[in-house]
Amino acid sequence: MKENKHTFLVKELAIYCEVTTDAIRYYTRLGLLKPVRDPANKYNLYNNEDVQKLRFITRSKYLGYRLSDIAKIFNDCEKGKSPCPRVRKIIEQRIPENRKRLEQLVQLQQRMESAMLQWDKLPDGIPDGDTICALIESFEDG
Amino acid sequence: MKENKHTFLVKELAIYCEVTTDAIRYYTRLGLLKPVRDPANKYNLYNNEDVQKLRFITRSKYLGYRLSDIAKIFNDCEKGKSPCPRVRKIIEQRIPENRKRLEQLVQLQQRMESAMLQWDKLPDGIPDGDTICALIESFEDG
DNA sequence: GTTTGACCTATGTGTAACTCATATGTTTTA
DNA sequence: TAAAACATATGAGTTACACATAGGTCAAAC
Repeated sequence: MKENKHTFLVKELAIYCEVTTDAIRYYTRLGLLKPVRDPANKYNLYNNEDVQKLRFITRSKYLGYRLSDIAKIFNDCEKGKSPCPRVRKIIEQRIPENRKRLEQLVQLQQRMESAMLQWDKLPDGIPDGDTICALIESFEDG
Repeated sequence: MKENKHTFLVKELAIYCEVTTDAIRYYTRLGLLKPVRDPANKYNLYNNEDVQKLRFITRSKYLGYRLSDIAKIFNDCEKGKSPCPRVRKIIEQRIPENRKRLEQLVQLQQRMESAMLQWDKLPDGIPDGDTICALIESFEDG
């Protein structure tokens, strides 16, 4: 239980947490961070709780969670509910999704590299009525 | 030089080229396909040239080209200029980009799998003032 | 005291490639 | 002739910001 009541302006928070001010403003727009408004000048004042949340956001993104996931996690907490079951469920479905995406990218990479090799021996073509790009249209994989 | 003047309605073209009608309409909006309008009913009439272009789009995307790249390629052709130098240049820069993205995803995958393993032994936490999600906040990689 | 510069605000646009929904018009078929 | 299946244009939703705009605020230098 820290009783530290330090407040931060956007840029201070940005520097402190190594996040851009744009990102912080975006999270604030989404309702992930809830700064208090200084009545005098309408500036957003972030506190230690926001620091904790912002760090949480950074860590979560590092583990593949989306901002919409994080919103739900924060929501659970506000209701005093454990977010952990949700957190487990999301990662369990994100892992195979990511694996699939990964495999697609690996194959794309292979196709691109294979194309580059094939095209090294080919001259540039001039467009006629039948061909748009001789390189792309000649590509064969397998 | 094919003198085939067959025309297709959107859905016919979609079935013929195995692309969704939505995608065809999207490409048409972008100006990649240029159907003729039937003056009677304002329907779009696609011809063999559109079939060729649509197939070209599909092949190009398969090789990692973006629609904006393809637009430029078509533009080259309309000016009678060879798109090949551009095509080579794009793939040369796309390959390292993709490799980088790939490496990031591999690392994300490792983090996610490592987290899953660590979390298997941990119980769910109830949110207190200090912790948002015990799982995410306990994660350590390395 | 004011001007300058650095800060703050809200809001809108652009990114990629569609998918989906809406509202509406057309053609075919039962 | 009315329904089904087709067509159209257009706008929103997806992701996570970066960037630009227009304008208000504040500290310090002049």
